[in-house]
Amino acid sequence: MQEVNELPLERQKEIVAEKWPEALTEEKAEEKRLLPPLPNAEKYPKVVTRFSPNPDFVLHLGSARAIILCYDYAKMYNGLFYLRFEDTDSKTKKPKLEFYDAVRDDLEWLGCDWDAEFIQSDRLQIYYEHAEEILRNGNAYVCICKREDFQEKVKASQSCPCRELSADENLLRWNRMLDGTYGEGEAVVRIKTEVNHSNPAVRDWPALRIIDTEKYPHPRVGTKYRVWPLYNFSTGIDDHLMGITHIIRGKEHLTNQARQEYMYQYFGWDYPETIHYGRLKITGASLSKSEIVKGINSGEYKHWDDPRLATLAALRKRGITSEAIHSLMIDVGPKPADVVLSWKNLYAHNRKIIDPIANRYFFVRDPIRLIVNNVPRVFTAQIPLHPDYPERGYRSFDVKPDNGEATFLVSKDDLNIMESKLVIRFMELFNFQVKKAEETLVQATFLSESYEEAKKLGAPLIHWIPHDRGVPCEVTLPDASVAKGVAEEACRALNPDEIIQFERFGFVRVDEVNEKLIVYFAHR
RNA sequence: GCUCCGGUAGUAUAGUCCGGUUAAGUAUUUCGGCCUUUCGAGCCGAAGACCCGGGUUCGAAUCCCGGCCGGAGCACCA
Repeated sequence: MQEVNELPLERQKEIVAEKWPEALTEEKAEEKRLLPPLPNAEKYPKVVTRFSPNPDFVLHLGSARAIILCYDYAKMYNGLFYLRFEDTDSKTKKPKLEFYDAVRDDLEWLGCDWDAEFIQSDRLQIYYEHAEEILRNGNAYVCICKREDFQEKVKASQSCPCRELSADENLLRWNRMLDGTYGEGEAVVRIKTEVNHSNPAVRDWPALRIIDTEKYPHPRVGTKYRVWPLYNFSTGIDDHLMGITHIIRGKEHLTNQARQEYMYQYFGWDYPETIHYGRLKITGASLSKSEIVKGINSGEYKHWDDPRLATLAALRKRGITSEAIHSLMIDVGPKPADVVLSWKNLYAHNRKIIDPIANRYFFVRDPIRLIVNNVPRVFTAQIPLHPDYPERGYRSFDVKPDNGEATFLVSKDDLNIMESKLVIRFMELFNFQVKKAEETLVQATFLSESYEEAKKLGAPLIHWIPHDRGVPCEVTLPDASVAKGVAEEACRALNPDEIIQFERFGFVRVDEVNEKLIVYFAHR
């Protein structure tokens, strides 16, 4: 070994090439990106993951990361994926009935079907039983200290008087929590840890507290319970009871693992495997629930599907497919480093998916009239719905000149082309020569029909529609502004949710088809 | 302030655990070219990165130490 290592690298390579040539043959299996293997997956008979949202708002791109990671890993190992609503705070993060279904809808849209569903507000008895057990065993206590007093003690690595209470006294206090002797904020169950744990945030963490449910009724169970578990208690118990083998969540939960491990030790349980992925951001859009809600309340955003937001509802409305989100998330993976996504990345994934399916149509934004004279005859243009799939059929346009004069609508965006280029071709129609280009009207003369000639002349190709046909169309852009114009007649046959491409404009999702066509812009 | 976690091209990611077949691979972006009756798609090509400084080693993106930068937690929220 020593001997070999002292040889120059070149010589080492030569020797390997002589003796074991197969070691040098490159294998190039160019496959799709896969998730890295799950830690210790083989340790468990069946991998079980869970997505556990608080139903207090709709899901967004950040939630999609948790969902897709959990779902895909479960599928990858032939395991189970659960949905668990964590609705244990009817006061500061109050769940709303409408969001339970909204979350389910989002999950279905993402194509992540869950094998079982749990709702924590149905499981209070379970938490109570475990609370009693842990109190009985002396591993927790009911603390009635003032919050500030407790925090001071903890900061100084000191224990509070309640910590020294006997199990019986704690059980007595526990019953007073349940029966209403203690009011909201007057008592809390704490799990014992080292009072001098290196991370002060871990020390004697709170497990259950009282909520005045007369004042803050729970949307599902109303005033039935007044003692409610905190995150680490309910989640910790559920993860074990439900047999979750792999917890995949954001790294903001890292210290929660340290906290929960105390409880697991007291109950004699093994803590599941964990993956804590980093923060996910996307440029220019907040993924913070509270900020989004604030924006909606202030009227900055009309609704949680405002195109400026990265909620799943907003992305869906814009024609971003769940497949695109899926492959983006696989691309990003589960690593702990923070990521700042760019919209262009999302668009690239989406474009790959929708380009083959989106049929093509003409949309003239900010239309201006263009009159061509000397048009020799009637023209009928047949333009394929998709250039790569002519078998899908055609849209046809009839151009009937009146006294040699035909009138079209073209986009104001193309005015600069008119001004600088004399010869222009209408796609799939004919070539003409611009005579006069003004803000409201362009005058032109028919030149020729052949595409070859347009090519030879280097004439730009622009899209068009006959002035007396078409459907008024509004395109909501990603910045929530609205582009107005006219879409070609064939668009009347479109259906909501179809994703199409307006040629030379971009991909859009059809939202409404009435007297007006309402669409949302996805990306170019 | 205390406690953690992280830093590979514009963006995302592979390689990092077990240092050497990789003078860092892939996707996207940008730019060129080809093709094309869309400024789309496709094809070809180019540009572009191991945070910094020490150390260990024949050899470090990979191991160790320090620094810098970024992020998270420090709620009777989840």
